[in-house]
Amino acid sequence: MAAKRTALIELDDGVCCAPLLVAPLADDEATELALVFAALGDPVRLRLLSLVAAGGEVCSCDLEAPLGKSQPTISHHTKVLADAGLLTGEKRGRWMMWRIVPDRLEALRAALA
Amino acid sequence: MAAKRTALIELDDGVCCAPLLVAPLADDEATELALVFAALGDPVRLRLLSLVAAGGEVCSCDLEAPLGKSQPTISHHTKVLADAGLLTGEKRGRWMMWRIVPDRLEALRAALA
DNA sequence: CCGGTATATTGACAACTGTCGATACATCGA
DNA sequence: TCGATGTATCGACAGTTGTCAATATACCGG
Repeated sequence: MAAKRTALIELDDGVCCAPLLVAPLADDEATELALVFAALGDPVRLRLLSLVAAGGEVCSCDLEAPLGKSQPTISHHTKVLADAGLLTGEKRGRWMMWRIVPDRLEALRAALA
Repeated sequence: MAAKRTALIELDDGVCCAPLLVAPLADDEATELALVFAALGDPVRLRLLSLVAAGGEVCSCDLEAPLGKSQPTISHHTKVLADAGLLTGEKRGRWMMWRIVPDRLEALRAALA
């Protein structure tokens, strides 16, 4: 039998969903998606994300000054974004290097279609 | 002189921003964008949005049952979504009819590019 | 004008969140 | 090994948020 016609958006834990405007979301789909949008629902995290995007690869210590937040706060926000799958981090020596996850953003764009 | 090359995303209050990944966001841009994403950062609101999208035009009273929430709660969520510009409401007699604002969703998609 | 109905607002409360200081952990250079 | 540095975690606290019962407001039919 043929696969579903509408492209499904891949979320964490193997949960998928059709684009927002195509079919009503199920409970777990909505919960999963909301987690990602909630991660974007904070000005500091949005600016953090755009800083990492602009730099390509940015270490945590280089985010404190431009964002004007303490080190624990930066660490908190990077964790939230990483948990949402929007950021990926690699520890290099003492430094934690962060990069954008383009596929994740693209999945979000698809979910808004 | 030529206009800016990158398309700007239109937000409330005449605030605009370049796509997230193109240039670091300014403070007010981030605050404005975060408000919209925060509106999407709740499972009930995401399901509400998808219900309205599926129905084309849906009245508040038809949302209580499928969402399993009280009438004041539905009213609260529609207000949050409307404030974020994602939903537009028109009072018809006793009923409040809600519709999606496609341009707003498209602007969000553009901001994620 | 009155009773019924759809919606908005208010007040209250528990749960969550953003923030920072203090502290612990990890890694490097000397 | 030791001190310095970058990061994560913990504890605390103020502010925000999702929820509902109660109430107020708006609108319709008779």
